[in-house]
Amino acid sequence: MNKTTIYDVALRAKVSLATVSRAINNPEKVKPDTRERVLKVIEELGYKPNAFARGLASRKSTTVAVIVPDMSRASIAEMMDGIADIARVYKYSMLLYILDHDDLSEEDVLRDIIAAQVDGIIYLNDEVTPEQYDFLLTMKNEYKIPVVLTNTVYPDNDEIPSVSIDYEKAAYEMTQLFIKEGRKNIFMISTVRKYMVNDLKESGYLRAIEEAGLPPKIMRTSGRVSVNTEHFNEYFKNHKVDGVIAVRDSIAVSFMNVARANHVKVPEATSVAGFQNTKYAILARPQLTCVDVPIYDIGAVGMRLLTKLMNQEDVTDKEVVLSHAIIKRQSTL
Amino acid sequence: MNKTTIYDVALRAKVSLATVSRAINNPEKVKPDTRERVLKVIEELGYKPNAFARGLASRKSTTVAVIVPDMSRASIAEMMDGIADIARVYKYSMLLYILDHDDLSEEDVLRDIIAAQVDGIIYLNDEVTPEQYDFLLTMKNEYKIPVVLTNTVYPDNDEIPSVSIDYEKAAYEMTQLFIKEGRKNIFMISTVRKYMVNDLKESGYLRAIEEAGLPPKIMRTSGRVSVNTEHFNEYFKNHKVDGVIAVRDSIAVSFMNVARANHVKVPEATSVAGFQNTKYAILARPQLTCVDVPIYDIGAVGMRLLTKLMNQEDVTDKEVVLSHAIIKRQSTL
DNA sequence: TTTCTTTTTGAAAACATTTTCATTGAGTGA
DNA sequence: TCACTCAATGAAAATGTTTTCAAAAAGAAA
Repeated sequence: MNKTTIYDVALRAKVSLATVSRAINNPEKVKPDTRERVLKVIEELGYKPNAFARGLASRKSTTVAVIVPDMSRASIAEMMDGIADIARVYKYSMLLYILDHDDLSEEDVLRDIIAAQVDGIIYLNDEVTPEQYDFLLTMKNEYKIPVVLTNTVYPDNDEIPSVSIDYEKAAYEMTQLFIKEGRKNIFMISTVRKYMVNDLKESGYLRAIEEAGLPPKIMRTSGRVSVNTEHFNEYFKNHKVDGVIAVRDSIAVSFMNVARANHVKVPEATSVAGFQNTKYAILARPQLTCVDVPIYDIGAVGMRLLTKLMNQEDVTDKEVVLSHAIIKRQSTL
Repeated sequence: MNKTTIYDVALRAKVSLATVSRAINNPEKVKPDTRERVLKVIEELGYKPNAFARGLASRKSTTVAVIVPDMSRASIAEMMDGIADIARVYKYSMLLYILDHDDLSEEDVLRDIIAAQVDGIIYLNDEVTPEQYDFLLTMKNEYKIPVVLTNTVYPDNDEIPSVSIDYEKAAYEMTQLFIKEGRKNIFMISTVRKYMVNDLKESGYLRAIEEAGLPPKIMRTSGRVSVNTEHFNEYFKNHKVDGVIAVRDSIAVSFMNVARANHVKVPEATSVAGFQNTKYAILARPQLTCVDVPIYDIGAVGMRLLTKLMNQEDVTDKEVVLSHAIIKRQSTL
């Protein structure tokens, strides 16, 4: 199809290219009735400016890069929904970059993103390595591309705005709940790999545990379900447990399965809780008590924040903290 | 940052723009040692062609549109991983379009995609409405943009290539498994909303049921977990059941939960199976028998197919069918 | 009316590439 | 050596916008 160009519109509306362009981008700079005429022709012809020409000339892309280190996490999809909904409102397109775990060729991705001339970057993850943070800082400072972090905060550095919940506090509250139940051997099951958010959960747990004068017990496991089962069986043979707070719902469910297999009753003998409030929590029996993370909102608010930054609006709040909730279900007393 | 342009490279390598361009895009058209020299300078300067200028001049974008009607489905993420991995290999970027359920303003998306000048379109879904198929046909025929469908086939029309598994056969086989177990009241739990793939699963189920001379029993439910439980309780109070094949793992797990609450033993009294082989299936107790759908591969193969189409290579197989497997676990005898 | 602003418009430059077409240079066969 | 072919290169056109700058038109003040 020979797509219509700005020339066609100009010709038909009997104005110059410049006027057509203005009618689209700076409507206030063109007399109302010419504008109307131009807009009508645009409508008639179904004209849509070529994104490349526009991007080249204006050095703006109305595109944001969404960087995802790993699609497989359940939370990512929902965050993406939040991002997409807001992006649509502000007419941004989303260019998706899925980082490669094996060889995360950051350098390459960086170049790609520069070449694509995105107007902003949104980084979806529950962890940021120092290298990745550096990478984002380069983007922000050297290339002047606004960046927003979602579902993480980078400790001791708020140069890059972030949207998240207070994971430390959430873990603290959950641990307190266990303590109030009278639990004495409360474990936190975290991941072997050090995720930033999991660090926060751990310190919230530790704070509550210390305040109560209980022994801290952190166990680290893989995220993989198949591996977990074995590991839990082995580990809890030699440990007294009456409470387990897992950093992810699926890990909590894995643990509950092992508990049942060993005839340990949940919640009578052991309380169990998770993080995120995913479908896993609802489908499990007993249903899982967990921290509800407003993951869609994190995406949406993050994207909204990014639009502000891209428009050079003042952003007072560099570290947005959304509120969480503790959802009590049958896996705790 | 003043990003380096092709001029900088040309200057430094003491050649013309044209040669630099050729060194990048048509290496065979430039003498080996000049090419090497140019490439070295490119490396030194960290030059990366501006995507807009390139797109404008070449009328190619090396970008594919990934159209997703709904991110929330677990399968989407994994398919996307498959797509991304192949896209990376062939150096394509992915522009993500998440369709809006409420007002799916197809017309708008269409224009956006045209304006973005993507080289190809990959449509991720387990259903395609006739309107959506029309839309894709317009893209293909009117705008000459190659399109690939993944995880669905459109019945009676293979104009648009697709990659999927044989859902009809999978359902047929699963139903046969139940019949061999001696089950007499085998239900298929499908969705209220008509999905193309679920239609296929239903007809596979019906074929097996009819062959065995058993009564067909299809129940339709919402996809939502919270609604399901209530619904199942109500429905199965009045129906004899000794087998349930659900169109999704999560629905199967929901059913198992209801069964347990009613002291119906799985698998002794009722066999249960699902589709997809997600984490839900593994985390459930008893673990769920299900059809394993190679969802990552579907994405990867789909993307590979798209690259072929974009390169105008001959594609003999317009309808790629990947093989599935039936994973037997503890929810069946 | 005349002059001075201000608004509205158009011509042309700029954006950074690819691609076409012409030119140069080197090799080949007579 | 001369004509001829073919590979390698460069100059310039083309891609479709936005933006700058200058000119024209319209309004306002005198």
